[in-house]
Parts: sequence; structure tokens; C-alpha cells
Amino acid sequence: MAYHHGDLRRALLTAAAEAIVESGPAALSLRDLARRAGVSHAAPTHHFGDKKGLLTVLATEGFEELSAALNASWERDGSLLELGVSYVHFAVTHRAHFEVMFRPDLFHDEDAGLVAARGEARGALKEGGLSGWSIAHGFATLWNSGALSHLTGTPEAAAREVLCQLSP
Amino acid sequence: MAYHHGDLRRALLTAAAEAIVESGPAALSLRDLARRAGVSHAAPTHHFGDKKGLLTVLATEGFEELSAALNASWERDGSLLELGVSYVHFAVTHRAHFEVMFRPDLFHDEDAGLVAARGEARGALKEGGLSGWSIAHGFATLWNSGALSHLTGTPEAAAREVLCQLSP
DNA sequence: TGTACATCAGTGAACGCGCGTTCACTGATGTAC
DNA sequence: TGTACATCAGTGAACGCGCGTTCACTGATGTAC
Repeated sequence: MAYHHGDLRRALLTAAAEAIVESGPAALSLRDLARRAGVSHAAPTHHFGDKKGLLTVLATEGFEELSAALNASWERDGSLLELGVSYVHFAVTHRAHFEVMFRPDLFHDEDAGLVAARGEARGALKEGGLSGWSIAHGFATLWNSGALSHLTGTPEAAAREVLCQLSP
Repeated sequence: MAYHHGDLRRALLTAAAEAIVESGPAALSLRDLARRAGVSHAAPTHHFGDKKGLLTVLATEGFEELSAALNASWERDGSLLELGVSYVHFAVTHRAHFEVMFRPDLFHDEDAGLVAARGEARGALKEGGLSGWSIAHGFATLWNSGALSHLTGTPEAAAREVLCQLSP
């Protein structure tokens, strides 16, 4: 590997997502990410300043991807049910992002980019109303925490059965 | 203060709940709890073995109290709507317990007392079905994370409006 | 084409910190007689 | 009522560890001429 990594910033974000899925955001350390990226332990500071800086970027990218997924779903199907399924799909396929996004104590809450991305995601969510958000968010959270491990089948299919209980 | 604390075990659990509300379970340390209880830093080990041991007790007590609250609600009102409101009420008044209960990586997942208490809570929840659990859990989680800080009024009142959107 | 130089990315040693855990100890409490 | 003793709860010093952060540095890259 060359002296210059090439895309260390991206590599650190990927490593962070992996580490969070493995052991949760609590156990995350910059030194561990540096190890995973095969780089000296002082390198991450160069790109993110500190741990909260890194998690701010992770959360921001999460909100951006969520917005994109929800908007695409809405334009494709125009269905509140499918909007909820898309929300759950995002949550289970982006566990690390999803977990960090709703723990504002973990990142720089006032960061301009983050605030903008979060605002846009809220906009994309608005169609579903607070009830729709709650039921999709609750199902996704329960699924990710392992509380629904007795269910068989895909989370999306299970979510569809749950979400359709909401009054139209 | 005497050499013997009197009820250090209880005091440590209370301190843990406070510390978690302040800074989340990630930042929790046994040394900090000892400080809060006014006791030497080696004392907590005596009662809980390690950090996971303490959080196991916290989660177990959480499940027990949740069961009691849900059963009482169900017997009192026999209403699924009020069952959900009781769930939300528990979550917002026991933030630390609620947060730990759904993060099995934080405690001894196989502990017999915990497994029993969790099983009983599941039983008390069964009336509401997975949809009811999801919507109440989602609302409570969003509220506790600060995502709904724009709402006015009590969480219970807001929850009631959200929960009643579920088909009966 | 080649050389000089500025800029940037990553290094590695050093530091101080709070943590969990261990261990021999000591003070308090309760019980037997 | 008093004494002896076992048990239990908490102490405080010590240890090793991984962490974040700092800092002078060096290797790589790109640009000007």
C-alpha cells in the first residue's frame, strides 16, 4: 500500500459503519478505525477532527440516503404503505447509519450539513404523518435490536403486514 | 456517612439511571457511579461483578415495572389505546431503563432473571399485537431521542393522537 | 523535458487520562454461648 | 449482660490498558517555469 491511501476518508467511514454494526457506536474508537484501514492511529484526526466529527458525516450521509430512498419510493409507488416499507428497508440495510442518526448526543448536532440533510429527510417523511413514521420507526428499531428474532421471512415482508394495520 | 452505606446496591442503580439519562449508557462507568454514591471506586464490583451485571439488573427491573404497568392498564381500562399510552408513559418516565432494555449488547443476555422478566413483559404486550407494539415503541423512541421536540403538550397526549390512527 | 518548490497526507513517538480489576486490609454487624 | 468470633461491606493502593490528542517529521503529489 502506498504512503498515500487514496481514499482514506471513505475507508474510515466504511470501517466505522462496520464497527458500529459489530459492537455499537459506544465501542467505536478512532484508533480502531485506523487499524481497520491499515493506517497510523493519528491519521483519522486529519479527516474528521474528532470522533463526533466522523459520526456527524455518517449521520449526514444517512439522512441524505434516506431522503433519496423515500423520495424514490414515493415517486415510484405513491403508496404510504410502500413508503413505510422503504423506511424499514433503509433501516435494516443501513443499521449503523440508522442507529447514529437518532442519537444526536453522538454527533455535532448543530452542524450545518447535518441540519440540512435531516431537514430534507423530515420533508420526505411528511407524507406518512407522525403515525406512519412511528409505526415504521418502531418496527425497524425493534427488528434491529433483535426483539423480533422469532419472526421468519424478510423484514420488509413482516413490515408490510404490520404497516397495513394503520388506517389509510 | 457510616462505613456501611446501608443500601449501596439500590443507590448504585439509581445513580446509573441518572447517569444514563444524562449521557447515555455508553459513557457509563462504575467509577463514576461509585463517585455519585460517595463510595470508593472498588465498591460497585462487590454488588454487580461488572458493568454488564449492573445493567442486567437495571434492564430486569425495567421489564418487571413495564409488565406491572401494562397489566395494571389493561385491567383498569381494557383498552388497546390506553395500553399503548401506558407503554409510552413508561418509556418517557423510565428513560434509562427503556434505553437499556432494548440494547441486549449492554447486558448479560442469557441471565435467567432477565429472560424471565422479559418474557413476562412480552406476555403483557401481546394484547396489542405487533402493530400496536411497533407504533407505541416508535413514538416513544422518537420522543426520547428528541426527534419530536417541536411537539407541544405531554408525550402521553401526543401519543394518544398517534395511537388512535391504528385500526381497531 | 527537467527542476524547484509548495502543499498535502500520513507517521510514529510521546503525553496524560479514566477506566476495570485485583488484593490485602479494616471497620461494622450479627450470632453463639 | 458480656465476650468471642465469623461474616460481610467497603477501602485504598497498585497494575496494565486503550484511548484521544499533540507535534515535529517525512514521503508523495501537483504545479510553475
